[in-house]
Amino acid sequence: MSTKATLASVAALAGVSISTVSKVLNGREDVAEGTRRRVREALSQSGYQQPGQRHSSAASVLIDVAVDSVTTAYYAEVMEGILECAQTQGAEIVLSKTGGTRPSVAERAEKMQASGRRGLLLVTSRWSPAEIREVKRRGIAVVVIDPINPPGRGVTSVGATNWAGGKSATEHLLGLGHSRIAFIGGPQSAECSQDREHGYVAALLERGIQVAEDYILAGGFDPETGRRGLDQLLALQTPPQAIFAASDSIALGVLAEAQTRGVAVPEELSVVGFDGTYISELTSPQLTTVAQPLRDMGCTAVRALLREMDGQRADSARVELATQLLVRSSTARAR
Amino acid sequence: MSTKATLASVAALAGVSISTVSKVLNGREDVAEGTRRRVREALSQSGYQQPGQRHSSAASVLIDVAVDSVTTAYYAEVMEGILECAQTQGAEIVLSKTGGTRPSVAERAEKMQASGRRGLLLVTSRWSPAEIREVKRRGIAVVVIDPINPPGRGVTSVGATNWAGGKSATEHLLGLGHSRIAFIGGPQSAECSQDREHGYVAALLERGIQVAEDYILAGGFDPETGRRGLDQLLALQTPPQAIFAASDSIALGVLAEAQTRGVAVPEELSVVGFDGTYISELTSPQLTTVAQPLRDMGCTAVRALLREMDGQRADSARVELATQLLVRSSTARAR
DNA sequence: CTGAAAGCGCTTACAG
DNA sequence: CTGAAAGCGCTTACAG
Repeated sequence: MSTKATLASVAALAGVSISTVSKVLNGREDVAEGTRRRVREALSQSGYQQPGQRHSSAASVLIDVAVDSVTTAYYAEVMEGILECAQTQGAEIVLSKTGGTRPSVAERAEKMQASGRRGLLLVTSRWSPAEIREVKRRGIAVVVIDPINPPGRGVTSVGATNWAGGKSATEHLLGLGHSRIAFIGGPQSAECSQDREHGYVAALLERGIQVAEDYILAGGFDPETGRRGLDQLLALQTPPQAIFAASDSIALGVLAEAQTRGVAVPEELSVVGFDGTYISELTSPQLTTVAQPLRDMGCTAVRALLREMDGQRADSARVELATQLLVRSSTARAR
Repeated sequence: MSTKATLASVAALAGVSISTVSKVLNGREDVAEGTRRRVREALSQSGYQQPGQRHSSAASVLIDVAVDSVTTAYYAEVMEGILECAQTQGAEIVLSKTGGTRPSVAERAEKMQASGRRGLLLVTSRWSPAEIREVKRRGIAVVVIDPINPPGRGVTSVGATNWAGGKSATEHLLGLGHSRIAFIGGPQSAECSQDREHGYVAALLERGIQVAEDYILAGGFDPETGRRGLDQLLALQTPPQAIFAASDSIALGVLAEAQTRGVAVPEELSVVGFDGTYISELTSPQLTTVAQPLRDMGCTAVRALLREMDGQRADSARVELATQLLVRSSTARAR
């Protein structure tokens, strides 16, 4: 843009009067739908900035981040990446928690618009594709980290190589001589959990090992799921020698329950987690786990979002960062 | 104010022309010092809002929150309280991490001013009283949660009854028949850790128990401090029967080290933590701990800050919320 | 549903 | 250093 967009220039571009553009900006009702659309287009094409919202040079870009929780290691580490990267890029973070009585999508979008915020980062949010589309329609850029549901067409998402991670965890256990390996997953609807499970199944099949239905459990990404999972597995006629848990939290529950029941880890039971959060280092024994590059994921998402806010098309709709198996003390050779 | 302040009303109040007021607002040089002062006064007296910064009704107040870390349970739970309460009050949170290469106080204050943000919540920050004063001088309201250093005159702070908490933890151990009780503290400079230690000493003295110098250790609020602390204590000629750790994180390290060394908790060693974060429920055995009302602290701080931003004087410079002893499985009767 | 016109709040080049 | 005046960008009551 050679010159700054004004109501007048936008009006000319849209072929309407200044008044009409003003009405659209102020959300007046008395504008025909088609006209409104043309004006909206002209506004974004010309890069029009609401007067109250032009940033004085010292102010920084604000990015909204919506997380499901702040009290879990997973979110905390992603958040750390987001904060670090945002600072480098001169952006600041407006944090909010989804879930519970979260405000409606419309309300949130309105607040963002009113403050001139134009970027939203969802961390494993349960927002539906329809809701995300609604936000995008208002000119807000959206990037999703580790989506629980596929976020819908045209929405950039950042995640990890869940399938490969699940496969490598299982191969590690196979390599230690275990053949009776169980899987305790997160929510059945969560795509990332499904991917880890598929990786697990793939590794077993490659070795020609039959997949046992009752070795595959699901629940949530929490310790309780791990506790109950181990109970259930130990009650089987032939309990597993090893467990691959779809998150560190689940693995934590498995370890706790094992200790309660006097099952020695790793001597009698090998356990692998997923995530590589700091929690996996605090357990005893320390947890063998598939580390996700959580900080990098946060950082990558921030960069992608800033690019989109800049009007550039995303490089790619889906970015997957590599996971890495960290072998520690919760896994051992089969006896 | 019956009616909204405009340049015209401010000019009338200051007895100058509209042009002059405009110049002052825009930082022009060509205004006499005395005039400038009169105008400034009229501006603040009339509560004039720069056009770019008046919040349209849909936009919410933004509160800056600076935390030392996001990856510890303590901060996460305080944060949860902050977010919840802010949402109720119609405020939103701009999150940033202090520590590392944090931007200078001046830079931060400038950014806040440029975006019209006028409230800052510090969570256990290491900001010096001088730095806090500098921010306040720019018209930004400040509230500190659990200050590491006393935050200086006139700065509201929110904390917990650390002394009483330390005392009750120690009394619990005394009540179980232990007399050889050690204390593993956080940073020696941290006031909250000192207070907990003083509560511990007070409980011992009340029972006429001599305080042993080598039973009192310090370090940081982290597991490593707990690990090393237990090592050190077990190396003593008469090791303690019980340990009061100044945080759950420290206690976690004690538990881990005890397991490594084959010391049974609580049979051979009782352990009490401090904080009551979710981590204290995930250990095995579950941790007896002094719970701080972390969510409430966050919430109280938000309310106090919003009051100050509203121009009301704070109710009190220091708010202390009650701690509560949670007896779980890491403590047992002396044998 | 649309836009011409009046008007508000602010900025600025310029005369004094 | 000050302010009258021109002018810009926006909003809005109202005529069509």
